[in-house]
Amino acid sequence: MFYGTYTYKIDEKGRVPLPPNFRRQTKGSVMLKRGMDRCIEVYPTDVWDKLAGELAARVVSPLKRRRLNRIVFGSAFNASFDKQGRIMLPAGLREYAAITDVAAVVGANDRIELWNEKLLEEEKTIAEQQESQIIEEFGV
Amino acid sequence: MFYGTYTYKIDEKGRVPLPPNFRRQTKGSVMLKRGMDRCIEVYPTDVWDKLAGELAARVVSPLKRRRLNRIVFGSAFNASFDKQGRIMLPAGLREYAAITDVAAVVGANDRIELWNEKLLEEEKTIAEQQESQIIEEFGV
DNA sequence: AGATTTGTGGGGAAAAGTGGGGAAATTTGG
DNA sequence: CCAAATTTCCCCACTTTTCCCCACAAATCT
Repeated sequence: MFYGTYTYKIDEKGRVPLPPNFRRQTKGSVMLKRGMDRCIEVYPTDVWDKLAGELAARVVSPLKRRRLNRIVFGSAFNASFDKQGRIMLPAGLREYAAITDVAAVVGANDRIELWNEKLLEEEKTIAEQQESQIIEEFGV
Repeated sequence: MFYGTYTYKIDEKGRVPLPPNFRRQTKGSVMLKRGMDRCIEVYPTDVWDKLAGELAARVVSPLKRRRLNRIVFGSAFNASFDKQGRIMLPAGLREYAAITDVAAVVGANDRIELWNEKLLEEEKTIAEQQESQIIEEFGV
């Protein structure tokens, strides 16, 4: 389970550390993917494999499956940690998420997300407004 | 069950003791989370695990689930007690709750809350005014 | 009163965050 | 197809933060 929000600098080489907590829950490498919400999604390889399997099983229409496969797998990268616990962010993903010099690393239960700090703030504001009734109801 | 209100200093390293009562009801570590009401919520790990499990089961819409995961898990931290019964408060949570040099520790049934003293006073005033009918209705 | 628990403060070792060098690999251009 | 330029990957080094231990005074309990 991933939780917590951390802020890290990105060096000129495009490297970002992940929190030690998160590293220990992965086995040396992770899968990166363009997120739905202007962020970069990061999965441990085993979670990724499970998602990939479910994807194939869930979508029945061949055309839809081809397209979904293109989007999901076409935007995916494998990234492995260096000795300092950093991964390299592909330029394309970084641009998509508007991550330049600082990245917010968010543990979101089964996945990790990398955000531009400002965009994350906006997203959380919107989410809190829209979901406050769920949160209230849920009691957390 | 947590009850009572205690006031503790926060040292320069950002550490706060929890009352011995409360410590004994946890197993060495707790989960911290940004509360809805400008406070820090503290859960025993078993309570937290139960909440987290229910969360995933309850929300069906993918977007809503992503957002709720961000809010709930993204603001959560694990904190374990040192030999003196203190936990470290992450800077982000401390700022959110406006806790600087003193913290009010409130036992609130199944959870513990950490407050800025003044904010807690205001909250209690408002709560008593607004919720007096609730207290009358449900109160003992 | 004496012993134990509790609140508060710090010191020091270990870990984590940050930055860069240089060899290997890949890409680019002639 | 080869050489130059760029990128990637694997080290190393330094600074800051965190974590774990000890210390001591005040309060509490027996």
